[in-house]
Amino acid sequence: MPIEIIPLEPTLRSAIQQAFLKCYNLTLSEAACSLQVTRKEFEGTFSLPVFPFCKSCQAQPTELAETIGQWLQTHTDLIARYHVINGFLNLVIDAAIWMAILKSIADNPSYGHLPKQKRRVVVEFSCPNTNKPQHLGHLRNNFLGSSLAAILDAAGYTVHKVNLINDRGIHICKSMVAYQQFGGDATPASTGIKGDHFVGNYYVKFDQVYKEELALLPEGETPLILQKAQRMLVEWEKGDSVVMALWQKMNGWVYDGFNVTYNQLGVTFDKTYYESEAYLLGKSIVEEGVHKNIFYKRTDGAIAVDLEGLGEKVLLRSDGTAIYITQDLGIADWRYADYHFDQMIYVVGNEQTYHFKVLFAIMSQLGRPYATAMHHFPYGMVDLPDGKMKSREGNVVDADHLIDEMAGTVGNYMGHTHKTEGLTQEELEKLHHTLAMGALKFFLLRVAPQKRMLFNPNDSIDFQGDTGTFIQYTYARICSLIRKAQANQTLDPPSIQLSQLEQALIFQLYRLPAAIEEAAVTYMPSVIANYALELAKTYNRFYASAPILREANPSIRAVRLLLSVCVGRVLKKSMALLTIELPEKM
RNA sequence: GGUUCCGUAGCUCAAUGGAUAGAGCAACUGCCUUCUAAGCAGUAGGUUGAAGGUUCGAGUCCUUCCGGGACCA
Repeated sequence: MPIEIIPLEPTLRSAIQQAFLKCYNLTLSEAACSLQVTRKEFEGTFSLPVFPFCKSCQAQPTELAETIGQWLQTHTDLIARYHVINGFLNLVIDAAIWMAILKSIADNPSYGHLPKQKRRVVVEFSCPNTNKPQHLGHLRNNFLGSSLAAILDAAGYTVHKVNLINDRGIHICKSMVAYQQFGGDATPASTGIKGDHFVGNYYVKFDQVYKEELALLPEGETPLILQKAQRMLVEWEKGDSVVMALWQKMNGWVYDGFNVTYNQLGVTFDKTYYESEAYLLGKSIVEEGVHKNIFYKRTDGAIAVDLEGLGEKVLLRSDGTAIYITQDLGIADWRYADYHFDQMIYVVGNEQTYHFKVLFAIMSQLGRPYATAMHHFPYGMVDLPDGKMKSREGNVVDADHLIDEMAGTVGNYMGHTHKTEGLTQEELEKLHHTLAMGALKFFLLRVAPQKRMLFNPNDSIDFQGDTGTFIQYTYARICSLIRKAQANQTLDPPSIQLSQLEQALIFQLYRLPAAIEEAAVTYMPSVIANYALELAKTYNRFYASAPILREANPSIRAVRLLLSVCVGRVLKKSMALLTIELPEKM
């Protein structure tokens, strides 16, 4: 049974409430005594700004802080000292407490996993189209989704990761038409091109031809190649055998390509849905809406819904074919039947905010009980210096290419060091990949999700400074220490006088559950990224300034080693929440 | 036109309404005979887009405007 970790904030808060009651006869709500982390230029761990209480206590800030500080020091054993500066009461936690916290963290193998809650969450992400390979923007989505799922899991929820493949629709028909027209009998195997790239090339080809034809046509006329695609969509929905065969063949190529990429990314799903399997269900929900008089048929034959404030929204084209939202209606019902979720999170770019408002409004009008459980988690685009990435125009940062390029950069760097001697070629390649993915994932995850990101292909992603590599490096150094430590080195050291830096490190270890909690409620993996970065920075400062294995005093040596072990474990845990692997050597 | 997100150092980003707004990159100085220098220590870099307002206290909340993106028309 692991030792209970002392809950510092709640204990302090109730002590402060008591202090105000005893000293000023003032009853404070728990929320009112909000503790903050002391700025690092002052001594202390937690600070209480006393300004808000001055009026009710009829006291000057300094006098008030002094009184409360005095009371806390004499009536609790958490506080060693206190300082009153500029109306802030800075509380210094007793060093013995830190020692106890370190031991309880070391003793708790599942540290960083919050208590299990009865809450079932479905996270939908990735959701690629089967007409093009994935680019940097898709990577942000994949990583945000995977990371969010890991964070919610650590926060105690039951999490299901699902993918939804956009495998049908007019855009898919476009690459099919282009292949029919220009592909001959070329295949990914015959050309040596990865399947998703192979199909993506025909999507680009379609757009070229479309634009050429459009330029030659009078205003308002539809290019022949687009007419073909539109006809093909109708034939597809009828189940035409030639069209279906082509569709299955081309999608198969794309899935082969996707699997390679997902493997590289380390992205997995509990279930994959296909829009082709849901659009009929979607259409039946449209019928249901018409029956209930929530939807109506327009004069042009399209089915639409009038959503107050959101305008009119078409749900089924006049030719009867399904559109994006038709499928989403079906998928929503299907998924609820599968999981009976308490919360459904759609990880989709912020360009679709309106789409999801519409979807949720419709589900609510249809009286679905889970409508209020659905949430859109919008994130910003990854833009290039000259604007948005557009697959059909070919100006994208291709995911596969970027990963290869980064692994190559790592490989070149490695050529100049000798730290990885003894690794086999296979292990070395795995290490290059781990480092490349670490840098890439961290680069995309450390930024607040709602922010749009700019990526300049000319500036490569860094491996130095505030990067995933920095954290991986810190971890590798800790592993090296542990390898070199004497086998008889105890990990149950006696209590010693801890330095400022050691106390600060323990405090940061102690903050892990709070960071997970915050990341989980705000849906922000960046909270974890920044937490891990700060921890690694503090540790590196400690590592540079204090001898660990070289320390002569065995008690101090043991404490420092234990501290290193704990930092390593917490770094590993935090990075796992970002789906980043840490190598033991680099 | 409407809705919405964003605007912080040259660049990329931090900062639960709290103290002198912090990091990294790039630039410049130091530190490898010692636990991994992908590191550490330091110098320099700011009217937080602008103006009002709320507050003991605003980068953060409210209003208006400016700039950028996205979406709906």
